[in-house]
Amino acid sequence: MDEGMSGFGLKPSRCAGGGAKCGRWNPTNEQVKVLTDLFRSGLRTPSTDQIQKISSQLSFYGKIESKNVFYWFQNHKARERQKRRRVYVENDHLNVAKQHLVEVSESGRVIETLQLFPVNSLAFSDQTEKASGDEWKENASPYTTVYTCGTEMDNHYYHHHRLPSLDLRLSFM
Amino acid sequence: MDEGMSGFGLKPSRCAGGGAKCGRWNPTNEQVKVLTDLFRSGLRTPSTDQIQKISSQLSFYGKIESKNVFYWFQNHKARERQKRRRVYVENDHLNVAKQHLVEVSESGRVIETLQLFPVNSLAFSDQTEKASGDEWKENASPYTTVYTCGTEMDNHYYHHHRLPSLDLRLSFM
DNA sequence: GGCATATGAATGAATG
DNA sequence: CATTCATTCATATGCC
Repeated sequence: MDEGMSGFGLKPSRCAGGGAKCGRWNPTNEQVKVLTDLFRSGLRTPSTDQIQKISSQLSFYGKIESKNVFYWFQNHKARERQKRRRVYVENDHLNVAKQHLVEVSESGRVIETLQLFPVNSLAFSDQTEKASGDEWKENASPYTTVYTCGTEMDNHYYHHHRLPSLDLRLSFM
Repeated sequence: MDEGMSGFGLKPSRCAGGGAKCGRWNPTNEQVKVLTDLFRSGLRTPSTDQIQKISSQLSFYGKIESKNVFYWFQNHKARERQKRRRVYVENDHLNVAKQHLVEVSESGRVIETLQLFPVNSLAFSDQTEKASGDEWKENASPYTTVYTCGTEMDNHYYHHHRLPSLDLRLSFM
């Protein structure tokens, strides 16, 4: 779910690979993949230098600018953190449902007197990870990929591009 | 028609109350009611804490996650705004009376009796955004106007960036 | 059974 | 780094 609709290989992408006019960057699957892998490898806040390089590399797969890379990392990091922050409270309904004797009288206007905020600190362990069908947590499936030129691209379309080695890891060291 | 919906009453919601399996959250009527009331009472963008609490409370009525609450407010606000904007554009200045009707909600803000934030909450009152649509953020950003599809406008994001410290030992690898 | 609408979910792009 | 806005994708549901 994280990678868009990974269920099917293609996202609608009105202008990802096709290169139509669009106001905002629409990353290619390959681009997303590389970025994700970089992120998973531990890269969180790339320097300007790194951003440039990554951007250059990714331009092989489609139109991209440095700022896109920049924003991507910003967003990804922020959202991962945000998720983490929200997920762990999820299974806390234990202590909450307890004091919930608020009746729901469906008589129109009603009783919002229900105390929405129980006051107490919701104690929890941040270990609630693999709860029931929860899904707002991504990650998992750690694997390391070494990028080799055009894994699943039709290189001949871009043969004029002469992309250097795609092993980004080496480039950054 | 907005909040009310055409065929209101009870929504079939095959997995809200019934509790079937579904990929995406389907709010219970009670959940929607509470959320809507919160919204109507002026809450537009709840903080993370508030989101968690609301979510916890709402979990009483059925399965729910924090992100659902988060998205709900995001969407609700966005769509309210979108709708209003649409109205404005639709009839430039023809049916002025009509758009006033639509617009009541914000400044009206009915602080009913509902006492939603007893003690725990920290300053939510300023969350209400600006009441009347005064100035729309037309710009306020020097770069935005200069875009011109240039590939080199990346300046704007590293003004707070320190120089690549030459020794960025990335944690990965 | 498609089409329309409503709405949950996601994410790019900013801004503070 | 967090928070927010805008736009879009995806799907549920209702109507014809």
